[in-house]
Amino acid sequence: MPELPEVETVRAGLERLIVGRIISNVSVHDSPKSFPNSPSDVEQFVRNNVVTAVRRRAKVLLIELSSEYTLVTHLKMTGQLVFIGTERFGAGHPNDSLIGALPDKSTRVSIAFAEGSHLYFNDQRKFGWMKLYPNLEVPNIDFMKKVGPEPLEDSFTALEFTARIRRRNNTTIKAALLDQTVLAGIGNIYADESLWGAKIHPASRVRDLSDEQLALLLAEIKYVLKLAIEKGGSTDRNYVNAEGKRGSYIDFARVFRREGLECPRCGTVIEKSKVAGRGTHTCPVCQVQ
DNA sequence: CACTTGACCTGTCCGC
DNA sequence: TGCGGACAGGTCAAGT
Repeated sequence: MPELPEVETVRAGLERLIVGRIISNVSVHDSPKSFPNSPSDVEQFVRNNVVTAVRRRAKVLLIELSSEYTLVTHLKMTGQLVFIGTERFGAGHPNDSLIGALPDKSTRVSIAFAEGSHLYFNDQRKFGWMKLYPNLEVPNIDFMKKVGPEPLEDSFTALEFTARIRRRNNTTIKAALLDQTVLAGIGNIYADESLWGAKIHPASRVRDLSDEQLALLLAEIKYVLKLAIEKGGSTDRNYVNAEGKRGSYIDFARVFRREGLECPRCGTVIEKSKVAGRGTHTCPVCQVQ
């Protein structure tokens, strides 16, 4: 569920909330994929270090430390990174928060800061992870080597998009968009939303789409991702930002999770099906295969 | 090699 | 009310 806009929203929040803070302690609870590092590495390269920057690449968050090591985090489906300050009611507003008092039973990693605040990595389904890498090793992580370009970079043009997506000419356009080696950051929500915007059926074969259709699709991808970042991402079930608050893009969604409701463009009832193994939302009139 | 499917997990919802 | 099963969907390994 956290896709590019959600991870970017968390990144921006963490940049504001934790850069400059000193980590005093790290504890890991029932998160087998997190911290395969030796305890002495955590002691030496995390404890008593300052957070120097919070970056994002694709759906991966990079929390950089003064030790020249990075806490690399993937939220996968149900991961959250929530900062709780020292003020008494710092957990979030009751109307827009999904979380209660932290830590709770989904908390996998607790990071304590020197002045008493905390960062909690929560992950109900335990698919996510947080690992420590030397800065120089981060580009060598398998995922980082394979992942495609950032779609919101101005330098990412329709020409490059078309060339990359045609490497998957024999599959469906939805499978191609979800392939992180083609381009970074699209997941199920924004695949459906941008395909609706471009009036392309998700089950269309890439080879059957014209360059013009693909150029329009890239424009819709950029539009949808930017709008979603503005709205603080989509809270479908679990996602919250670094302050424990929901995103509001889902209120602006045109097809995602709107099966049975009317298409905002033509009024036809939106359908739900399965494409590329994922729940897929389409307008049967606007999006002809 | 290109592509698809299943596994990893837990909580929620639906039908009986 | 309880219970089994389907479903949620990011990524990688395994299978076709």
